[in-house]
Amino acid sequence: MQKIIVILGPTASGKTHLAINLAKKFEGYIISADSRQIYRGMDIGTDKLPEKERRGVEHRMIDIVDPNQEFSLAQYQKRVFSIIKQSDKLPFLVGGTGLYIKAVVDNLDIPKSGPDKVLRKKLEEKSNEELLKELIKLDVAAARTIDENNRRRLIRAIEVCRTTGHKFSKQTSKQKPIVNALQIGVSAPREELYQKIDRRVDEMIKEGLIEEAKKLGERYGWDIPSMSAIGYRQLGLYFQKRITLKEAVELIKKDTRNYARRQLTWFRKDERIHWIKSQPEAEKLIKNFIKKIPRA
RNA sequence: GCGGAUGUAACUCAGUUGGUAGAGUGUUGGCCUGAAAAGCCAAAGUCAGGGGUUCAAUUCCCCUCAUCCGCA
Repeated sequence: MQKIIVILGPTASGKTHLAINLAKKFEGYIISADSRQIYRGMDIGTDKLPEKERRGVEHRMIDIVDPNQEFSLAQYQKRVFSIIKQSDKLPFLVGGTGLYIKAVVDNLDIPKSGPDKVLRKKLEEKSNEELLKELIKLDVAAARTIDENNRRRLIRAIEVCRTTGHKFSKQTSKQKPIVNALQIGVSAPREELYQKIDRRVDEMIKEGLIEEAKKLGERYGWDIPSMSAIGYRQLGLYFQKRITLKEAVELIKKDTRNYARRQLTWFRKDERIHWIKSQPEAEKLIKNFIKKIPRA
């Protein structure tokens, strides 16, 4: 089974920097596990590491689609597995999108049902109550676990039931893993993390995030999924004259902090993650991990 | 010093004709399987402090304190 190293953690925790050092040291390459860095042109706001700072380390799953192209969890999973199979080098899966990481590490069995735009649009017109009622008819177990107000998930569950003919709740299992992952977590005390986030947002503004967002917004519009990314969405509100620039910047900070909190919640429950405080600690873990010969 | 106003969640403020309280924002905890930087759920207050009236006070009365505004 292919061994992979996962470097995860909340935004602004310093994963990228650590990952570069480690990938360099162990002669590996990096696969991004970041749902927004896949978009071309979204550079400053997603804190993409510029080419010249990658120190020759190969990066995958960055800049793979244009912002107006659709992308999804299932596609991410497929692509990553195929990348891993192609190379003998040690992959470093680096990012903060917990679900994407999980899809790879646990080989999630994602329902084989792509988005059905027509159906979604029709369901979008229904009230929460109507959606819930419909889901109860199709899949009681799923209806019980999804909150009535969470339209996004209600609609998705109905979509899966209708297009596959099988219950959504029966199609969300893990499969036999196909990678052997060492998960390393990077974080910082909450207060420190929040300060870093605020500072980084100011930095992004200085580096030209406003211009970058404006260009993308003018070209693709503000309502597509990719533009819901933190930074772009809030500046979109500014360019549409809904809020002031100052409010937009504050909102970016706030939303980033909230995002970091959600990331921590997600990662916290996975007990396989080794939370480290320093690079040598990570190196030691990796050395032991690659030395170990898995039982056949 | 005198007169007036205000004091309710971390912040800004509602509210209870007396039956121990809400909203928005923030904070914290949680959920998550083809939109995930998305979407969603939940929690926390001795109603400034003390006394009085009352079966019952955050609400009425008195005192104290704090803040603000006038007049000196």
